[in-house]
Amino acid sequence: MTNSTGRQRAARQSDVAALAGVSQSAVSRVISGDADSRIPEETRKRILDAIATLGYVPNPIARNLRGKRTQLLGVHTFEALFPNARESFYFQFLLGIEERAEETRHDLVLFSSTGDGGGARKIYRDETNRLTIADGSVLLGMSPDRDELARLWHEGYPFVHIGRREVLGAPFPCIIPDYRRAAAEIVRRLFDHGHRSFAFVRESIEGEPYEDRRDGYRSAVTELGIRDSSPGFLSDESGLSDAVLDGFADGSVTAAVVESERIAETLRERLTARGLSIPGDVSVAVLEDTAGAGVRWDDLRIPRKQIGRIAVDRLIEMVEDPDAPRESVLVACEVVEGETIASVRAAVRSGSAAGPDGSAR
Amino acid sequence: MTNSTGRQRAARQSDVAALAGVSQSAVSRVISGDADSRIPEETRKRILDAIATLGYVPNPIARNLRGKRTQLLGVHTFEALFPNARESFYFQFLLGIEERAEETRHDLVLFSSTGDGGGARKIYRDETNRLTIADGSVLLGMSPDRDELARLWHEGYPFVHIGRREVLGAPFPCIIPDYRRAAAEIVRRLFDHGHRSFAFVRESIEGEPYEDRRDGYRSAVTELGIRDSSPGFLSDESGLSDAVLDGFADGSVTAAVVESERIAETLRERLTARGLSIPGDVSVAVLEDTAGAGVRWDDLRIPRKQIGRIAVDRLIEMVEDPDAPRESVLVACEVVEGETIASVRAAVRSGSAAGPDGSAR
DNA sequence: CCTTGTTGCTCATACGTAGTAGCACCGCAT
DNA sequence: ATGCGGTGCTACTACGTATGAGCAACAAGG
Repeated sequence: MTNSTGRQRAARQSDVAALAGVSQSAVSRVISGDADSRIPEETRKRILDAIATLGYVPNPIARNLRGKRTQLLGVHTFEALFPNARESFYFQFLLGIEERAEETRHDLVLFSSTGDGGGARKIYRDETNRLTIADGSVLLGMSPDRDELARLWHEGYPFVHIGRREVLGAPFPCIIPDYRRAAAEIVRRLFDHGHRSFAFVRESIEGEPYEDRRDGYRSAVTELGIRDSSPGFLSDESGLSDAVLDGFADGSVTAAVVESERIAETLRERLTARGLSIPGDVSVAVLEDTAGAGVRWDDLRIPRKQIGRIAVDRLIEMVEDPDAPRESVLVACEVVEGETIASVRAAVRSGSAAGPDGSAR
Repeated sequence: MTNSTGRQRAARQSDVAALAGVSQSAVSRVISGDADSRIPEETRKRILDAIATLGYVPNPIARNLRGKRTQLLGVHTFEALFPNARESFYFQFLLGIEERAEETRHDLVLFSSTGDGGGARKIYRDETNRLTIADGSVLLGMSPDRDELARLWHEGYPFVHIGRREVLGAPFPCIIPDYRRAAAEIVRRLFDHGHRSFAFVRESIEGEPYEDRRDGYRSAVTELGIRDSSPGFLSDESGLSDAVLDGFADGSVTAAVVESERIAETLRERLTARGLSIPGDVSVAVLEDTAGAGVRWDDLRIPRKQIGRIAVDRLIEMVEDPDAPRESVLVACEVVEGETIASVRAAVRSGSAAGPDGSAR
């Protein structure tokens, strides 16, 4: 009964049954509140008493084995939470996921066992897929191995992916920050400030989220008839070439749309080195949510918490109805005003460059 | 085979067995690598082939039911992660826990299902203890209901508690930041700066962590023969009475040891209102790790990540050996130098108060 | 008295795995 | 021929639960 000598067997339904003088099935029926199993109030009471005196607690594992749901939702991050540079990157998603999980009476499983101790995590390890513990899972982060995703989908396991990720033949649903629209909106904002000649400064990384940003930028630029002078746009380099900087210096390019805070910082340094200022000479917008420690960039906000919540909701739908449609969800990113976009006229006024106004060639 | 119409039954050992032309037991033996079960290489190979073609993955749930460990470690926070004022409070612990879990090949279960949607979480809900899913659990946070802890311990469930928590008749192990020693060390530091008359400003909250701080302070003060002039020390008020402030103003008290950053900030405002400065007139040390946004307080660092790691290690020990000793662990807190402690002489020199030097009555 | 229906349960089985016990067979020594 | 030990498996059961099928008892209706 006590803890004195380690752990003793927990009470099970058959123990309860014995004490109450009924069969195990009767106990099960009372517990799972089976409506159409006529157990009279008196017996029912006896069973509940027995449960109380034995301190019986149902075993969720056994329950699940019998085909019921575990009420566990998995969270698989392809990298460990901890070594991530921006501490809050995963955490913000996790908060939303946790919040919604609590509301829907689910517990979360953080899959960490498949890590190599250093960071990278796999779904399949030793031919074992631990995700099956959970009724379904939210996948998160940069998955290096798309075959794993394909396989998981192929097995019919319910999962959603945070962030767009396309895998041929595995049309799993993704919860996607709408970078396309946000990028377009930012271009529009710059346009409204009079800018007509842009440079796009890209990261060296590839991947769907970046494609979306680039797509959004490209189509907005085209639609507005804007002159884009990105030399590195289609190349693999990080794009901060001298040619681009020359464009800023001679005033032929007045606005920069950059993919990351990191690059934005680099850009700022290089501009400063040439005696140019932001937004005095060049307006800059960043296509990710910046940490905001130094410069207050004009940027966008990825609604991580909300995305986490949506992911849980979509996942639960999939778990409950395996035949439900599995469409991806786009989530709007708010474009946030900072201090790095100014109108072209102001730029010309306060600028030290000798260039013509924004519409010049 | 495909995902086209929802989920189909996953392959199990009996399927593999049928395909390989052996019995289910044989498959189990090959999988669990049972050494003393003579399965010749040829059969073994056939089974492995069948596993590969069927894409069989072992079911951890069933495995557990059979008495094996789940390799799941629970994390139970008595409040939700998210609404906590200091976002990183739980998160830092979680990082350590995750780190160590990954290294020891465990997955984590975040118990959120027992919440009321608003924050407070219970261990037992509807007479069900979900913790049993995990092999053992790390408990974390302010547990309002000690009976739950007693019951959990009574059932023999393996768990550790982060932070000291004493429950009569349930001597479970705790991982404890050594506030006693840190508090004593801070008193010593002030002593070394020439301070001889102290005030202790306490929080209105009760609980073991605060008792430890008060104990440490009290014993250090006694041991060093220091004059303590805390009027509110034993009272329930937050202790920032006018009497204390008078003591600072007339120079009869030169140092304050306060329990929280919140109170430290209040103290600073009140001192400023009386024309006193920190550390010019009063030296202040804080007995928790401050956020560091404004003032750089002399304070202490709670090694949260390390505590998380230790918790996991202790827990695993308990899981593996139910009869192992269950002692608590003290973890040293580093005392960190800030900008709010100065030596008494300097205080007198730059101070505007008319009081005598620190040893005066 | 026989049918029909209802109440209050119990029986048996399945879920997927691990492990204990043991069976059939073979080779070899006695 | 008989015993013995080893090889290569299989049979069976337990883990704790949920559930379809069904059975005994009784009541009501004919």
